Amino acid sequence: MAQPTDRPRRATIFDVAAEANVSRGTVSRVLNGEPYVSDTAREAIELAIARVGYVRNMAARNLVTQRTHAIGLIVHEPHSVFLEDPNIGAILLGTNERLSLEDYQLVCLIIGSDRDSARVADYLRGGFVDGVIIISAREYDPISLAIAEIGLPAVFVGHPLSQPDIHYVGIDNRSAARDITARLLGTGRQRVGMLAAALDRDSGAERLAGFRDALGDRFDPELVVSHPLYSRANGAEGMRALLDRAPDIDGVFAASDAIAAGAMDVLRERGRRVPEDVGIVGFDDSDWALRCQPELSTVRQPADLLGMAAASMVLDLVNGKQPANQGSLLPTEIQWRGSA
Amino acid sequence: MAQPTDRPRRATIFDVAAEANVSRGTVSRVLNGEPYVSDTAREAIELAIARVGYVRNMAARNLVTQRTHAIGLIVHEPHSVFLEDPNIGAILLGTNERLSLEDYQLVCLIIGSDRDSARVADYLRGGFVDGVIIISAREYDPISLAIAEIGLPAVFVGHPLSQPDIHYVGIDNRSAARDITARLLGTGRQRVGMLAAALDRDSGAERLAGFRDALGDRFDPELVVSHPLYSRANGAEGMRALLDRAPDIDGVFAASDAIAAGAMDVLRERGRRVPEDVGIVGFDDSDWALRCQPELSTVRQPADLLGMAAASMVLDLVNGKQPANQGSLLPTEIQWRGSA
DNA sequence: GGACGTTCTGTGCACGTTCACAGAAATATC
DNA sequence: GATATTTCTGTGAACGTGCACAGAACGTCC
Repeated sequence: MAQPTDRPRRATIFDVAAEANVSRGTVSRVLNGEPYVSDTAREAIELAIARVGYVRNMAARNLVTQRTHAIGLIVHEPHSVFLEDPNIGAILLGTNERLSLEDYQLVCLIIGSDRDSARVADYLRGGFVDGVIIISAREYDPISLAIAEIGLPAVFVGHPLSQPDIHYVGIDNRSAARDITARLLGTGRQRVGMLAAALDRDSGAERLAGFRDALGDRFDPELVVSHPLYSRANGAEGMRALLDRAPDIDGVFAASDAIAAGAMDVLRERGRRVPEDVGIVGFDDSDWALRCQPELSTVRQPADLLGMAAASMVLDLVNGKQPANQGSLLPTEIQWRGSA
Repeated sequence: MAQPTDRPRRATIFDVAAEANVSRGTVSRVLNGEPYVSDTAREAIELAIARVGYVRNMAARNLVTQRTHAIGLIVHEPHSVFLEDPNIGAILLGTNERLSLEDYQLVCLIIGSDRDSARVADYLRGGFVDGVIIISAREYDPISLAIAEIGLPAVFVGHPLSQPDIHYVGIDNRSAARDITARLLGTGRQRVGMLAAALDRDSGAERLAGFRDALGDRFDPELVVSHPLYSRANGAEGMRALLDRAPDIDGVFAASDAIAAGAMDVLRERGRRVPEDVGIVGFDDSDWALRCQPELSTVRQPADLLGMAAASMVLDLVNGKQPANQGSLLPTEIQWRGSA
């Protein structure tokens, strides 16, 4: 029955000072590892701290230092993101690991509704965190606007379109898409289409651009189908459309592994063999890729490194250091498997 | 270049009071929606707030109220959990949704290492949250011990064994196991076995008990194989053992979907058709279920509802209300698909 | 022995709120 | 019109810390 009310009063810095027969100031100094405190005093204080079971009251500390040693990580649109995107977990872990090195606490905030958005904005305004990292936000999102207005140090993972002055980390979707498409073409495919998605987002638009780069003159807009979401169902639907438009299609670049999985379902259903009749490549290297039959060739994002890079950048900003550059794009890696 | 240092001094409650020609106290009252403030004063204050762009300083508020209106959600062992368990995302969203209704902020904390564990414990001690929800912790975890020591209101999702005095939410593994076994029997199976797992955990033991309940007199201990872990490999091994002991087996209840997947591998290998020769059902409704061929009949956990229930419970605790009961078990739902 | 630097310690103030209390103003009651 | 009651407002005192400053203790050097 640990109700808030019957918890005993917590020991304060005063209690420690009294126990150790010194003043608050001296206690504060050993707490913060400052010089100029005698060995005898330090020992007495450390003993006293242990004896009275003292822990710092962070609210009080934050009030005066204006720092919390916490970084917020905002996960936007979690319904589509959390349950489908396998990279997000890895980004989270990477961020956590990097912040951990500097003893910063990662606090993850979820925005699923407008109400959440407003509340999170209040939370950020409230000074609970020193900086934020934002995953999968868009530029016109209320939360992005709020962050700008608050003036909180912020780093976007996968930067939104048309905001050149924000800090970000991401991958070079365009050249990754170009590279894997080129490799697919290298297997001798003649009619190659794309199952695009989320063209209103940076990632989606760039992947399409990269596909186009690789095809050059051979690019045929008829062979591009697009959906708003990176889902298996959309992949299936898109693949049906592609087959209807171009029965002779022999190569597909899917904008995500989930889409590729849906496409492969349809190909099997229609009796096309992979990779003999149709070669297919995906994007993300999620666990879909290994569970497909045959295993999917795809682009691996260094999601954990992305998280770490974002963390490093936000730490720089928080400490007043301007990061080396505005944004950083991390290299991707092609995982070539049996599907093409 | 929004560096911390050049941000202008934030407006305080004093500024608002001066602007509106009233006192701090009155401003505080309208801020907190308290009665006994005149309409004229209220209007003047609201205007002033907007004019000076005032937002409350939460650190200061927390210092005096000893409340933060935030609830921590601790995700433990994220490497295994985040990337594999699809239920966790749903629990998170459910929790967030419920807390949102009461204007509580959910902050998610990740523990991936001992260092994280200690830092999170400090964070909790620091009073940044009013209560915690813990996912997938065990009773001897350092963080569980720390929480107990701090005396913070806490709710476990999926409660650990042998701690009768903690609050928890979970599912009724026993009756869910009974129900799905009964349904499997309903398809006319004569010789039904179980691939059990993790009998040292609450969930594992209860699933076996439910299986036994459903079989009644027909229960044959020879037809139960058990392993310590819910893994695909264990499922395969167990299925081999079952087939050796009882070649005429025609039904299997697997304690998890991963186990069922392993079992189906072996059945295919041995030339038994599913569901014609052997019917099989699983537990969890993870994404294994939909990727099996045929799709797996399984027990769906109401993960979002679990999150909501945990949130409700922790809110009760935080507000000093003793929840109706120590724990609550939520009903599950059978997803009936092609495997039985 | 006095002046001086170094190391150490104690004290007042500020951070921005909420809360309890006292008192003023307005309204109701006799 | 005096008194009781309700509604409204202002003020002082916390909450627990960090920081700047003043000063004490101690040793060093002329």
